[in-house]
Amino acid sequence: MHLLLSRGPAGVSLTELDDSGAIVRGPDDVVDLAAEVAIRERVSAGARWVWDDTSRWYPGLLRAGVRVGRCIDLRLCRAILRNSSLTAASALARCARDGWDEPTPEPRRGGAALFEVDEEPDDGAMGEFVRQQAAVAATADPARIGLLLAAESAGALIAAEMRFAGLPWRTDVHDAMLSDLLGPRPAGDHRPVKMQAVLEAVRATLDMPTLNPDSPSELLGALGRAGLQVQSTRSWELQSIDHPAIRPLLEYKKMARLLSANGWNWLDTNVADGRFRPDYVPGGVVTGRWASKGGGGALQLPRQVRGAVVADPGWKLVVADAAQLEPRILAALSSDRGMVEAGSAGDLYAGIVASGAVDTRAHAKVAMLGAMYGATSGESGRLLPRLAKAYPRAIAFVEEAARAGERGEIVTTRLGRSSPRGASAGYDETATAADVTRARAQARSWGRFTRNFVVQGTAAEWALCWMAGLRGRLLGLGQARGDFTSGAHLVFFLHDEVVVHCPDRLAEQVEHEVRAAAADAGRLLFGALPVEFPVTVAIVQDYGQAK
DNA sequence: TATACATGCGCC
DNA sequence: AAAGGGCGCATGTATA
Repeated sequence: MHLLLSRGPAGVSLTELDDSGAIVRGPDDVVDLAAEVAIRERVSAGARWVWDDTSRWYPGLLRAGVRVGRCIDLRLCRAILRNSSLTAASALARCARDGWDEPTPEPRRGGAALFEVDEEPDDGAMGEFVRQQAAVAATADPARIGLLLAAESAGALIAAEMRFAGLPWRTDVHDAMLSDLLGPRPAGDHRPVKMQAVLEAVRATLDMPTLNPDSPSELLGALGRAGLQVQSTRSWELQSIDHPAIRPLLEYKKMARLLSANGWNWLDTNVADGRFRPDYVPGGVVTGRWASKGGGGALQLPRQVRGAVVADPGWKLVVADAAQLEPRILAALSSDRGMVEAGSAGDLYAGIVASGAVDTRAHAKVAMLGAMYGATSGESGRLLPRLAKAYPRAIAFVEEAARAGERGEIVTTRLGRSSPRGASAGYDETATAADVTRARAQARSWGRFTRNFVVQGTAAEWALCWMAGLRGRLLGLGQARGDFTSGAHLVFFLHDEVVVHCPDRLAEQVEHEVRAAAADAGRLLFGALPVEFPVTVAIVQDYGQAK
């Protein structure tokens, strides 16, 4: 059953549809949205809400204490169906771009709006839902892209719920870490004392009392005058230099990064009431990964500050990481039995070493990363032929994805998300040698993108299925729906890692559900193929204790 | 003064 | 050791 919510000039209306998409009832005006949704969630078990944009409907429902089980996010689904090779012949994919192709409008600030953004684009949610259902139904295997649409939509629910619940954050712990490393919080925009001391050491060593190390060009000049031949001021390049200024300089850079990215200003801006509430953007990356905006860089949370993520008293954090997700995804995508086998004992990289393909775990790792990213030189590039010999199907799979990109073709993930079409840099008989070189370099660059797209994108699909399944399992652990204060719930997501906040007594159960959901996700994507997705789980008091 | 771009670095 | 995929943000610098 589908329950379609629509917002028009006259207010909110609800239409009930059966599984074929036929209207069973409505549209009916909705007076009290939260109450209506809450009732339907109780009465119509398993119903799927259909709405234009989860980020516009769901936060309000959550604030009213209402959670929903399942939904279809028409805007996110449009983006997938518009581009997918599986639906390329559909009316939806061929229609002119319209409001459904636009990103979520920025929320209106207070006062009169210049234009109305609360209404749905164009011909309404019903029209779009029908178009989407037709596009899915016309594919050879509707369940495949159907799963992707469901998972993407579940992700939107989860993103809203994680923002609502928030990641538990101890401001006092964070402040103590900063004070310890940098010195106490200074007044105004002065540098903290420990940081200032390190800076003075740099200045003294270089004999430049007014050096501003935050200016790359100034720093580059200063290092040059000190006789240091460097192309840039990047830390990794400086590391290899033997000079008394380097150690304090690297130390300063580390401190400056912490201060500017996750210092007191970050705390003031992003943590309130003991919670960090990131602004996730499901589907925000072309590959299907999530992005984040504002909200303090949720997907770049440095390990350095994770100790400030502390479970509430009587609660635990269950931190779960899908081990070597992308290589395992590649093994499954390519049905490379050898690579699947290498991962079956636990550590995929150790398995590769055991097969004799390479001699150390570090080599296995760098070679695999190179294969998935398209490395051509360096250690990674040198090891690639050995990997190709041991795992021909896996390597052929990414090579073919790369060649397709170089030819200007699109590639598609396991469930049906397709890459954008690259800008083809063609050349004709008037092209100079430099033009040809440039065009080929651009083609190879796009090939590296499509090579990685199939792996990263399918890994993102696996992660969505994992998280969606876990969410359902956590909802079944017995807490009252809509209550984030008594039951296990997701609080953080980072591509292949999730954090669940739960009462002490539920932690072991949560660990079990996390692993079970991972196994489910593997079966959903790859069916009977015996590929395993082991999960590393840590039950901890603070996030810093994990890994 | 506002905006756009480059650099550097954090995450996967 | 620093090549190869995807991001976001703070800061400095250049340009309008």
